[in-house]
Amino acid sequence: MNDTDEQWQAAERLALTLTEGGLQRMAARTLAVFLFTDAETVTMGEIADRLGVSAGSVSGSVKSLLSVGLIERLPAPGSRREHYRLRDDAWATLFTSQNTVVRLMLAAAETGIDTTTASDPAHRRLTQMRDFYQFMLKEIPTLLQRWQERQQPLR
Amino acid sequence: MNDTDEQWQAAERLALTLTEGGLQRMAARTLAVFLFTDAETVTMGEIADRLGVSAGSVSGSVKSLLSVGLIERLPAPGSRREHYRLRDDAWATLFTSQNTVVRLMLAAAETGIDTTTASDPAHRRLTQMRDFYQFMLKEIPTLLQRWQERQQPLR
DNA sequence: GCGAATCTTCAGAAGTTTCTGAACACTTCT
DNA sequence: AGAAGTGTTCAGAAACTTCTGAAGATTCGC
Repeated sequence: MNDTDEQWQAAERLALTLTEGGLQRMAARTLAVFLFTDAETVTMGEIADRLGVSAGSVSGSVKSLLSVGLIERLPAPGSRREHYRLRDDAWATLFTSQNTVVRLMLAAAETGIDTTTASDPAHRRLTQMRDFYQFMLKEIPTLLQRWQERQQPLR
Repeated sequence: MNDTDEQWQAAERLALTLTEGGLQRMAARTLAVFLFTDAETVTMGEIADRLGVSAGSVSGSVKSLLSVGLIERLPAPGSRREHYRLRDDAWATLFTSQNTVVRLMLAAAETGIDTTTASDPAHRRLTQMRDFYQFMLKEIPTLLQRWQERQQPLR
């Protein structure tokens, strides 16, 4: 990996930002490697070297990135090492994972509404909350669909 | 505050969900009090009683909720205690705070692009990332605006 | 089937975040 | 101006999260 200092810094800074976005620290650094590598695919060993961390850490973060669908394991080309790469729809996937939170918020609001009577001010507040997240839950898939459509012609 | 066990549980569960969404634990529990209280406004003392935590904790979380615009301090009606309440646009505000992360991601991608040449695979990946977040940054305000418009006639 | 390379798991160390409690500061009332 | 009620700050305690390193499991080539 022939990256410059500048590139390494940019990668680490991007990793910090990803952390803000909800990823764990190690998973974020690993994802940054996937983004910045000049190879098409990466192995766990390369990630560990690049970040200077233990194989155990890499194993854990690769597993979590796989489970949320940000990276994919490639059909092994006869090598002993597994090869991985960033998925094309990684960013949409990352964004969509917030959908889960929206869904939970909606459910929480509905539960709350059930515990209150219509005259309780809490009832009004919770209804407002529910309406908002209901709206979002409906709109976010539409938004992502528009993104996909916009991407299609460019491929 | 005459809430039932059921209500208390719903509030605590909602607080946990808010934590998933990025709020700190104590701030999330405090926000849940604002949602579930049967009063129009709340004081710090009431929050501390309700949650069974120290005044110091409440002071900190109220401060942070104020700073992100989820609650507001009311013009004190001659009382010694300050009164606070949930803002009407709290949910839109909470959602918008993710905008900040989007903006940071966009900036990180752009920095990365600057450190790569067009032939580097990293260049392609970073460009894809940039395009996605650029799209989102443009669309989210539109989305929230549509929400506001939908709310208008209902008031 | 054996040995070497790679990957996984997990207990404990290290680091980080969060909460408390006590001291201090401010406000209001008398 | 003093007293009582509130709010703020901060050092340290407690709780939680994350990383490592070593042992075990798996896979591949011979």
